[in-house]
Amino acid sequence: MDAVPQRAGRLSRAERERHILQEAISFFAERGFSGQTRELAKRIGVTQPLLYRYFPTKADLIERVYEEVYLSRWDPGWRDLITDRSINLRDRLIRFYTLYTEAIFTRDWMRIYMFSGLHGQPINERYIAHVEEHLLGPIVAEMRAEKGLPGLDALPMQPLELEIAWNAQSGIFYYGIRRYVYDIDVKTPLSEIIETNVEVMLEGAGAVARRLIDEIGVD
Amino acid sequence: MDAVPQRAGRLSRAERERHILQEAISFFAERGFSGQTRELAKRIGVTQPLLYRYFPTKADLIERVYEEVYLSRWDPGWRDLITDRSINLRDRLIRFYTLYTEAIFTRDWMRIYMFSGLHGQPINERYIAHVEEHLLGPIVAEMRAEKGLPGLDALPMQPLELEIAWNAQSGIFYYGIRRYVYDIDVKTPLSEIIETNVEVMLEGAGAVARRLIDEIGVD
DNA sequence: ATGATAAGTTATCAAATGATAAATAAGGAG
DNA sequence: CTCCTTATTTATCATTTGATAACTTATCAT
Repeated sequence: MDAVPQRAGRLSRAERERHILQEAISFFAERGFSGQTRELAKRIGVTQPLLYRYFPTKADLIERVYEEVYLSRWDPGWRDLITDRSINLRDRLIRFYTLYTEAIFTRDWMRIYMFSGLHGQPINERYIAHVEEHLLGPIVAEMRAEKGLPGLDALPMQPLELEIAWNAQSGIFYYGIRRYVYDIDVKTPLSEIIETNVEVMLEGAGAVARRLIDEIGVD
Repeated sequence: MDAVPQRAGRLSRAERERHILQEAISFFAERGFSGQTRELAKRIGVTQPLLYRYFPTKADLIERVYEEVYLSRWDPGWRDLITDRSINLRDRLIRFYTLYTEAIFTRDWMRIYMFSGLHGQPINERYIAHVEEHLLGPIVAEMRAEKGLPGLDALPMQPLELEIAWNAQSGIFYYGIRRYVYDIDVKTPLSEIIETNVEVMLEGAGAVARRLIDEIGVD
């Protein structure tokens, strides 16, 4: 009647490593990084010391979890999409945010992001800097181009411009937190949130454009 | 030369309890709830077993931290302000969010909120329900009144209406996360964020009003 | 088959950690 | 000053937990 302790099937080194990493992501996403290696091992269906045959320390495993979550889901194509002027800006941004949220709006990703942020992990800061550089920067540049304003090389990004981009990013992101981290039954579909935020951003861009033209003069 | 172990001054029971609780809030806000009692005690300048003379278990201490953070900072006056029709709605909402953020935009509050949310603490869910009931609900009711629509008792709150209120709440809240949890040097002052979000909310209210009138007919 | 290679397990350690009991000492009442 | 109360400390326990070493077993090449 008792559960007979099963021996884990034998996998190749690469397969087992991938398996452990995959489970570790959802495990730490759930329990936080203070989750215990024994519980993780049990969940994988493997003994706890086996983890140490693949990752020297728990900290190393966590490091790999970060890499997997942050790096492997980043698509360099996002930037190309943002700057693709054959599509009008509104549609471009909506498409971008649709793809972006498809990549990061999972319980695992969102929770790991929050945990790592709270723990002051440098990787989190780096991620935010990356977002500013490769996503928000280009978005600001495109909003400038839309209004016939000088490029970022000619006139550095103004705080308010970045803020407008951050505002849309935030609106969309917090929707993800409510839905995927807090499990709130949000009624509005994501598409509507994205559309609203993009539209507000573009309106904001208009206001900023007027202000910039007043301040610096553009012909 | 070595640091001589100091004996903690002797305080009254009430004073010491308050002191411990206060330090526990900022300690757990920083380290998360897996922070260790020994480190907390050291920070307070007291021995670790003393904590157990005031709080039976670590879990009890954490429970008290929640209460202190969530309950003691809630001001019932917020609701009165929201429903005070002697002030126009825009100003009322701006004033409310100014007061609200003055209460919760601290590193301690924001981080405890995030940690407790990630740990699936029921108190977090209760807090969100409380916000919906006592803040967002009234806000929706006021937006209705503004447009001459029936009250919430006559026509139940529509998902989209709640969503519009949530959207402003989110925009403001995520600003707090960036600033107080992630320590990002956000350039825009809070007042501007509040104004923007309130204005977008009121615009959204207009759109919802038109839709409601079409659907149900109001005279 | 057989032996080598490597995946996986069992047994165990040492430090960390929540919690308890007994001892100490500070302050106040008489 | 003395005694009593109680805030605080010292010493210690039992688990938990990350990590290691030695042992076992599955797979594959010859």
